[in-house]
Amino acid sequence: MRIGELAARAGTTTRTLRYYESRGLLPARRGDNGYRTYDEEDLKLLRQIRTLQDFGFDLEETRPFVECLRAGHPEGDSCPASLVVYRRKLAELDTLIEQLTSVRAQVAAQLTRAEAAVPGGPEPKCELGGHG
Amino acid sequence: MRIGELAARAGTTTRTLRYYESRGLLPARRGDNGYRTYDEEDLKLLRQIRTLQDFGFDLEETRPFVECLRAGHPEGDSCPASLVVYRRKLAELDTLIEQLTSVRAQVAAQLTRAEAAVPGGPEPKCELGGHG
DNA sequence: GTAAGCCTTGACGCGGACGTCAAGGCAAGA
DNA sequence: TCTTGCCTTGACGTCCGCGTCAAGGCTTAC
Repeated sequence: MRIGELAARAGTTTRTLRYYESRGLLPARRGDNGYRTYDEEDLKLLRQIRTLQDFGFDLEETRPFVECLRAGHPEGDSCPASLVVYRRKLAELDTLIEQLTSVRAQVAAQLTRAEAAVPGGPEPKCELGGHG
Repeated sequence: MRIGELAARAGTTTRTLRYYESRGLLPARRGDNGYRTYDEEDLKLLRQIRTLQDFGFDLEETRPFVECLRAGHPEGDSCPASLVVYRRKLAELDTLIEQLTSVRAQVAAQLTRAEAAVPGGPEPKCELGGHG
């Protein structure tokens, strides 16, 4: 399998694959013509990376998962190092969600306060017969 | 008041103030020597910007608030345009918090699943006598 | 042979809010 | 006068995950 096919099968681009290779995350063998060559195993690694990226993991944070798979384990998170990343990410998410929730509350309070003072601002939101 | 003093009083840097000016957000008068000159009103504008920035507002999103103050209103959110930004930001925050919460749940599920399979992974979290 | 469609490397662009020099002007105290 | 410390503009660097050319080589079909 060449780079274009792998990219298509993983729903990404060739540019992305070359970038991963430049980071040492997904190295490729080369054919006689210099073309990159991949196999089904690489597709599995790539899908692991993409899944974590979609979760908002930094590229570096996916490395333990990739190495875990490459070491022969059935899943990318079958290794302690991957679990460490999971736990750290959970903590980060908790902190972030907490902060955002706090900000949301403050902004909501400001909006409520300001709406009461601006003419035409407070859009009438009836408590009766509403759909929200 | 010159740029250094204003920056210090607002807890920011001169670089930041020059950046705001380059964006047309906080223009400055100039003295005979070419130095930027600010007054108490500018400090108020700057504090409004900083507060919103701390909330995660983009710089452009602070513009209506600044213009509102500059128009003579008592608060930056005393104008309809500011309220529009508030509401949009609230919607963004809700979406973001929702997404992050979803991701958090998925990561937590993965962690739980993986911990059950990795030797040394599942740190014993007793249900009895805990403090969590 | 030639056009199309893959592939290669190299390198600059992007977005956002600044940080960090660099080279020089101005002001005030000793 | 000299030093110190403020100020000026200009311009490149940072972070991250790529996007987007550019210039050229390989392969395949016709």
